[in-house]
Amino acid sequence: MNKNSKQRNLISKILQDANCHPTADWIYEQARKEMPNISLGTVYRNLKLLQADGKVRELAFEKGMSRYDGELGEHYHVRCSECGKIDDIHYIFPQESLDEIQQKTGYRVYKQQMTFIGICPECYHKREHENKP
Amino acid sequence: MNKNSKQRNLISKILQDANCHPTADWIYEQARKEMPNISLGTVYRNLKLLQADGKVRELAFEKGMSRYDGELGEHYHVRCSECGKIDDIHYIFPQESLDEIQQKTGYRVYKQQMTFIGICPECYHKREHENKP
DNA sequence: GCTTAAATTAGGAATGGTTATTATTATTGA
DNA sequence: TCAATAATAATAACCATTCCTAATTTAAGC
Repeated sequence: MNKNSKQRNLISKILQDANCHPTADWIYEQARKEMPNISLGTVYRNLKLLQADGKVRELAFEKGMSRYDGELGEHYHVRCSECGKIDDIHYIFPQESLDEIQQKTGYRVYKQQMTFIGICPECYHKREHENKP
Repeated sequence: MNKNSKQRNLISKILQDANCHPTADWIYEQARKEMPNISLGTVYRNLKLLQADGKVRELAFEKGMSRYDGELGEHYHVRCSECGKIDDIHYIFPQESLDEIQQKTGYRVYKQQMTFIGICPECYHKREHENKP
């Protein structure tokens, strides 16, 4: 049912190559370098399609713009509250804890979203420098 | 610096009494029952102020509308993917795991956001009924 | 390789949650 | 009581995202 399109392939490639967790706008800017006429609506529509196909995950843990993640394996995120950078964490939540939560709440849990907020090493060092007189 | 206001007190009270995790719009509707002339902008502004004072927490784990939480103690959330209901989890993330994450990533983590997505008991039972012929 | 139906696109208008603006009203300290 | 300052209602503006439409691409059947 889905037909091929240069635009979608480009967007997909940009996401795979990005080692950040970009916003739709960032993807749009990158795409324009190769296809100056691509429209922002096309970026959004294709991100939706890729999501439906399970090729992209949308991260909505911030206010404002959504971020998109091309890495599909189960993983969590750390976000720096100073610079906004987002890194991956390949930590696995213990099954016993999940069982405990299911028992306590009665919910059938099938997905977890975990975000840790902190200060990344770069910002931490920058901060230390600034504090010195 | 902050002056008292009937509107802010009302909004604060509504949040304390709510056992859900309401949207700004829901709070606005409740407030209008007592103050028909209150404006939505006032609700948003006061939610911001209460947040700045640490009396309210904003939950942004969904697309669309933000939700607000008057419960300040450290806790996490389960969300039902069928009906959208949000419940609290009073689970404490193990310190060892946090240490591990700090070591792996280099971040100084000071906050965690955890959301579990699943099916609540009510929706689960409803579903079972529907599947029966 | 054509033809044609269906999907996709660019561009722009519309949507919806949130924030900003402004003239007016409420609060509080002197 | 009287200013100084903060808060308000109403409404306009904002901005990320979605929707709409006519034109273009894609791909399947011939």
